[in-house]
Amino acid sequence: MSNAAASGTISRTALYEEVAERLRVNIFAHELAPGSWIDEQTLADKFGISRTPMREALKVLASEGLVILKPRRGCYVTELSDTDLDQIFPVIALLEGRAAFEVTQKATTADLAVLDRIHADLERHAKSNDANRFFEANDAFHNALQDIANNRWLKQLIGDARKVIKLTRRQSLEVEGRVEQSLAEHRQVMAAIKKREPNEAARAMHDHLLSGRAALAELKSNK
Amino acid sequence: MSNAAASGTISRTALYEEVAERLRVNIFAHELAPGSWIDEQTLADKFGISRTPMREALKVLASEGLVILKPRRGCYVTELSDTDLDQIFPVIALLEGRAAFEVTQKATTADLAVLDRIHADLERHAKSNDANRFFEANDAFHNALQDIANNRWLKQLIGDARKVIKLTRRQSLEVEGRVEQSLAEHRQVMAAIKKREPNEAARAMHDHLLSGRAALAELKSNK
DNA sequence: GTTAATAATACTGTATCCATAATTATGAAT
DNA sequence: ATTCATAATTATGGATACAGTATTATTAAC
Repeated sequence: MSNAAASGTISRTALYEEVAERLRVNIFAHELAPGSWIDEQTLADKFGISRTPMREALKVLASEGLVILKPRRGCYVTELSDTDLDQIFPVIALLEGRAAFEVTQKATTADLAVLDRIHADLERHAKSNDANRFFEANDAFHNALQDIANNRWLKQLIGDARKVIKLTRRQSLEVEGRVEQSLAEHRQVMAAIKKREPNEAARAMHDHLLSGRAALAELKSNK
Repeated sequence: MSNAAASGTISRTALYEEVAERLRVNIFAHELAPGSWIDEQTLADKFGISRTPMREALKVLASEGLVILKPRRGCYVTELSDTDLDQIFPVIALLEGRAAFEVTQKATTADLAVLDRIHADLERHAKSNDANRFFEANDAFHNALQDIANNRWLKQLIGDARKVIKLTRRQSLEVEGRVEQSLAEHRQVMAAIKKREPNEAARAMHDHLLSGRAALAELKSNK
């Protein structure tokens, strides 16, 4: 278990944090399917740890909304209903709009260069129709924005909300033409930031996220 | 420890949840002062429990931002800097503004009656200059709004943010004339909701919270 | 054959124990 | 006297053991 020393890097993060991250990955990949029960003991055995850090990790995920803890019943992966999505997207649109607003005010030229580079990735992966990489670059873009906004609490709230919608979000890129539309929206956001128009940037980001919700809804109605 | 059976009410909530709530109360009351170290063992003994549920509770509080867990160093109550306050108030103003927006769209006459009753409490406690009860009624008003908004995720995010500012918030009512000003702002919010003007309600609520931040800033500059 | 009750099994929740890491104090050397 | 090193103490992190409750299966009775 002391592979931290072996790998040369001192384990600064607690085990329960690593476990939480591993669980997040599993959940986002639907290896732990929405609604499914999480067997603490079995999973702990599979991870080669005891139940203690596993349980602590589950507590964290529960307060992030990724799982729900039913007393004496166990832990279940959160299932998002259409209602949930209708509720959470406007909220995250608001928050990320705010982040875009703050970024437009604060961004240095170096910051803009970072955004430009990630945006270039987006353009590239869109052109080669690589939805997975586009998704990753998209994630990177939003993360970069939050770093530049440099608002610890805004970042935390957006992070919590984004974790939740990540439960379903990737699917939206499967909608015909969604990648191109998403890209176009990103262009508008970038343009507004560069023009130093905070309100316009906020509105563009806001609409971008609502557009993502609409794509998801369309996908479901056609399935 | 099986006082659940003794008190007649079956313990539906897990022990760690009760512990978390108790800790929150202690933290908000500054019995656990900002920046202070939380001695797991001593506190667990005082609560009459073992360290396990205490540790799980602390994990929850950490993901709420009320405490920070330094690996191998222990748990410390979060200290909010002025920068933190400057960052978080605009965000919560945004979120609660959104809640007011949704309420204005959704509220039934019964809902309005509930708000009216709580608002009447506010008026009463303001008149009798009872800052503590005013604070409680204020809390009740905001909680009622979130219930009426009936947006699970918005409520959760606002709840997380409010928990954090609760670390300092009560103080703002100590500012000369703040209670009256806060009351006046509440009147505007109520008026906008009753007029069924969502945008106006959102703006009023938004400004109300920023005004609370300003009061807190004034308090600090005069201390 | 179906339903209800009881018993057994299994998982959650809590406590205790052990190991590791960090901090502090003491002692020695410069 | 001050600083550095080493040792000891203490608290955190993790594992294991135990208890209680819920669920399921089996058996018995109607």
